[in-house]
Amino acid sequence: MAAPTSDTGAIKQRDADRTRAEILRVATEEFADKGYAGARVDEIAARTSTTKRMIYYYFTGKEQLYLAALENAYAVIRGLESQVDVDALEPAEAIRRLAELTFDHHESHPDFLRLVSIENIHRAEHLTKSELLPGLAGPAVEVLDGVLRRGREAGRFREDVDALDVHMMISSFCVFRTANRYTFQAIFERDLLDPKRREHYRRMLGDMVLGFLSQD
Amino acid sequence: MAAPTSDTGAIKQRDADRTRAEILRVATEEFADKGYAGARVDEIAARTSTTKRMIYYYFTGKEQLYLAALENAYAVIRGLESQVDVDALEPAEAIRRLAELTFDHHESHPDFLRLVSIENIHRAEHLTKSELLPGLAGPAVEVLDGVLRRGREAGRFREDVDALDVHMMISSFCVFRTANRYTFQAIFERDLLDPKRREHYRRMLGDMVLGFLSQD
DNA sequence: TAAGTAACGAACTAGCTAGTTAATTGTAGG
DNA sequence: CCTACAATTAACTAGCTAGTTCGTTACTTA
Repeated sequence: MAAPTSDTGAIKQRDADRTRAEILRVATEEFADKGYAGARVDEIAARTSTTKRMIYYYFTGKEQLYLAALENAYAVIRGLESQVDVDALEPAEAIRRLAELTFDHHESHPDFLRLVSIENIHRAEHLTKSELLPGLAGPAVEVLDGVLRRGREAGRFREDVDALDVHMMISSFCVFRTANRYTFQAIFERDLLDPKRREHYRRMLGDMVLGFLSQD
Repeated sequence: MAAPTSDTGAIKQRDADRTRAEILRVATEEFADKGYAGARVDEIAARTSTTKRMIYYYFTGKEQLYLAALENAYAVIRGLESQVDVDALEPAEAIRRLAELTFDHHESHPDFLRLVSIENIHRAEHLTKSELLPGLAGPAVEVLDGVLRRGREAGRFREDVDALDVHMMISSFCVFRTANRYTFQAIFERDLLDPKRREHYRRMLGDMVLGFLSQD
């Protein structure tokens, strides 16, 4: 059952999981870097300790490999998101916490964001085929929904928006900051990811969402 | 001087400007649709009433053609933006007007947004080479800057943000809504561009920016 | 220990793709 | 009219790229 992962030293061991994982890791980088059409299967193979044949052995084709990389990236993010507990916080603080969590995630996972951008260029045609898509909406929205309800019941949040609206608002800010950083910097000569400005934008995001929610 | 644009009917006339413009139009669609690497010079040529050789005749190469399309798209948007006059409005109303203008522009120019996304995937390497880049920051920021100053002087806007911050905030929302529409819809089953929700989001954007600015 | 199977590697191929060559035609100025 | 040049066309090519073929090597199990 258990794969013989432990290596005996210099001798090349066989390890399916390891090979598969390595291909996936390199593929994620390559696709995130060059886009689907720009990525080269040969290049992915070259940056791997294995060969191109293995890519087809484990993933059957470029498109399936791309989808696997995309799904894997979503799985990683989702894994992080599911470890949230904001029930102890009062609504406003909970919202700020959730926003900052998104802020941090996006900043520390640029490859994920790049893959999402790329997938949007393709009008989500691959993601739509994914089998893990249904579970993707995930906890983020449910948690947010609970907090919003509490806030509304306490008479502190406006009534005319739902969890998806707020999620969209938070994502917008975080996604733009990292995904559109390059053209923004080229045009306005400001690096949105400059560490010196990080706290400024993090607070700005929270203020923005709460300023909006507590209106009316 | 004047090109013989008027056509005599069925006979094929020569017209450099027209040919160039047609290539650029089709190229913009193709690049926006498939990305830089995914776009095919042969395909662009095929969808034109001219031939591939003409693409090289007028644009010298795929990369220069892409840059021309990108620059042209920016020029169009900038042309629209420069026709703004919000000096007559009070600060809050002016901000809302500017936000709605961006909202409308982005919604009605999806190709532009797609090109921007694509250019960000490429880390703005082409845009950086562009000669019209310096003039691109343009009026949008200056106008915004004036409004913010007026608002601050009237004691109605917070002091700790500048025009670029607010511009970023507005762009975030508008860009996300159109550029990330596909993955958002795939995951959450909500079409951010559904006409039924248009007014909701348009008002939401204004409320968000003003709610933020009038805090503190 | 023999046989079967999973994991691996190198070389190959058919089709595509950006870019080119070279010849042709319309048009303006003399 | 006719000459020079701008605009246009069709066919070609060198190099690339996803996907394959076929054979080899380690590991498992009966």
